[in-house]
Amino acid sequence: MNKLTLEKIAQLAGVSRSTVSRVVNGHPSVKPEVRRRVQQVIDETGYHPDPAARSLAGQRSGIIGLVIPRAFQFLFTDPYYPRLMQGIAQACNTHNYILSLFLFHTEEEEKKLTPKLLRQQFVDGVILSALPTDDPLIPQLIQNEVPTVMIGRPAEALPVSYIDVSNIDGAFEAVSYLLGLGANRVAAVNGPQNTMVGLDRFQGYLNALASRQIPVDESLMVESDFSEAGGYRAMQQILPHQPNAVFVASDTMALGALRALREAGLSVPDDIAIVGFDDLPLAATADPPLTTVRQPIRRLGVQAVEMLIDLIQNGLTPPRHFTAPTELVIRQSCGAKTK
Amino acid sequence: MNKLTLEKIAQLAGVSRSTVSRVVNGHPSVKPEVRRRVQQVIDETGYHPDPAARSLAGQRSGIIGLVIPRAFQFLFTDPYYPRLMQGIAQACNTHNYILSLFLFHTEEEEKKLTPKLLRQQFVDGVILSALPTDDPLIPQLIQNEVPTVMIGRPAEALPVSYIDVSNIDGAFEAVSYLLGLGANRVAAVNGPQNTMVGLDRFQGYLNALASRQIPVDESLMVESDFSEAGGYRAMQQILPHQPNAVFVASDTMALGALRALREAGLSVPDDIAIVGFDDLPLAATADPPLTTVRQPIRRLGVQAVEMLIDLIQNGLTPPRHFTAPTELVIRQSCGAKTK
DNA sequence: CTTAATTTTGGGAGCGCTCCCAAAATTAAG
DNA sequence: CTTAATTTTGGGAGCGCTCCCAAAATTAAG
Repeated sequence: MNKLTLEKIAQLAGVSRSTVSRVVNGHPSVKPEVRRRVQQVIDETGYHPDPAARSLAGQRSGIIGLVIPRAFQFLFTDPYYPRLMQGIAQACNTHNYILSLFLFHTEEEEKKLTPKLLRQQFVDGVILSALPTDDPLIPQLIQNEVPTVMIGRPAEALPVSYIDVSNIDGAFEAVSYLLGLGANRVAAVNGPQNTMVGLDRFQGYLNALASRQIPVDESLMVESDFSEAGGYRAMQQILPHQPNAVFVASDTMALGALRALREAGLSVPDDIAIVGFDDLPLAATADPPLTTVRQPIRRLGVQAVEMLIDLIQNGLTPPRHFTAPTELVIRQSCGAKTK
Repeated sequence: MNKLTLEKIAQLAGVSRSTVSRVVNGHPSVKPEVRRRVQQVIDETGYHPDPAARSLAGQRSGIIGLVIPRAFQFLFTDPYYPRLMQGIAQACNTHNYILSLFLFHTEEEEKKLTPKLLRQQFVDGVILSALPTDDPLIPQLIQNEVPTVMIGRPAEALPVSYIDVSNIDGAFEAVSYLLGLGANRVAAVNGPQNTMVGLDRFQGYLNALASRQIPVDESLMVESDFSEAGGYRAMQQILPHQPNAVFVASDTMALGALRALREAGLSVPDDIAIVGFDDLPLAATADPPLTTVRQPIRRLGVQAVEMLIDLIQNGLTPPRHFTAPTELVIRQSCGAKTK
């Protein structure tokens, strides 16, 4: 089986290279009858254009890069990421892009691979998963005019596109729910305060307290790192200050918090109510099933890709923004199922 | 900033295109002094060769494809995959390959993307994560002579390279441990029996029973699907038949089994002992901490990549095989910590 | 039927590399 | 110092496409 090229297909169909190219790329100006004939030859031979040649000649690679920063590498095993990737991969498939994964573990790796991202030689666009607010990659991408979509809004008002979820509102709703249930000492296990997700969910917590004129108690707030172990430690730290409810900024941390409570011999929800954030599958199977704030993770992945393609095709300005709503999912970790 | 090319670097360094190419590719026959001069220009300008041009001229893409089959898409959120990907990504980074993810959700997607995998146009090689034993992709890859490494050995003795873990021995050790603890009714929650992992771990279970002349009780064996919900259902199904220990073929399923036991009001390990398989992080934080069979998932990812690169560089024959050992990690789900 | 406008087609140039071979430079041998 | 062997260098050809423009074919207008 010798390699098929445009030229060969052209010969077989009795047309020129250019015409075959037009058919392959769905260019309009081809006589319908010719298009049919060419398409038939393509189907029969199973021809597929060489992506490398395409990239070189067309100055586009057809590849989207998903970047997971070094800082949160340890979180990559959180089920959040696979879910996000499923959405991203699915959208890539339907829009004929290839998904490429950039997982940085060390600073050298980051140094080595960053240039591949910055020159559009390799990827047509980049999706950045939640970064520390001061990550240097963002300004670099902006400066090099690489089409970029951030997952989670940036700290400052940078000219960059992003998708996000309404973290502040979601946290507000969750904490308000706890307060409405009668809890008067609601603790917070927060995400890293150098990320917008962490900051925003904390802000929602504060807003909820403020809206009911409840004074802030510093001893009930602990910054953690979105990991199970982090949630566990944070909960242990809070426990002596006698909370009767706790808002945990991620389901995975909530699992850790539940473990700390179990070890302390406390019963959920009788002794203490708990709300998570994310609604990962593990929330539903936790003991007790976790009341949590749902964010449409997979959907977010799909929309990130679609936004990115929009940027690639129609230019970077103005930056696009999209914020998905969250939804409080009530299970059994706060008491009676009915509100 | 106009684009840098080999030619431009050559001009700046006062040498020819070819010489720069040799320096970039580490080709030996360059005078040391010239090499130094050229390297300096490259460093100063920040030149990086265009990957598309390289692919086209060199007939290699520098991309490794990781394929997750449609059949197990629902398992992709299992922490096993991120861990595996971390290993794969890390090895790709150190060996200067780019990792590309192929996640198929529907049959059409599979149809559409398979050709990209089969012609070496797009990827230099493919890593296949655990497939159903009858997946048609394997023979196709073999026939097209695409460098391929399977994660998990194939069903028949196909001429294909793979890495695996000693599933049979690992399961044997786990079940023997349960038997040694005095359990006389050891149940098995198995993985899908159309996968080698599922079959092998079950085989290890059977071997352990056989080695102690314990009769096989069909009512104590249930085939499941490696999911939490699957483990839960399987455990419920087994419970009426009064097992006093259970070997569960994955940690995630073990979590489901624990949930079923908790709901049934049974205490672990007092009423029933349980062993998992994988040693995911969640095993250590389960309630009670799960005794399980450790497989070095991340390491496996690294080795898959290195094996694949070996195939790419040195040819497909003979197929390479590697089987990593497993290790029983004793925690508290089977009773006293000491064996 | 002729000419102009429009649609469709073909082929040259070029994308930025690698590969290969011949030429030039250098080193070793006599 | 001359010639042969070896190392190093340069440039042509080609990888398989896209892009663009000019030419050919077709259709519309008068």
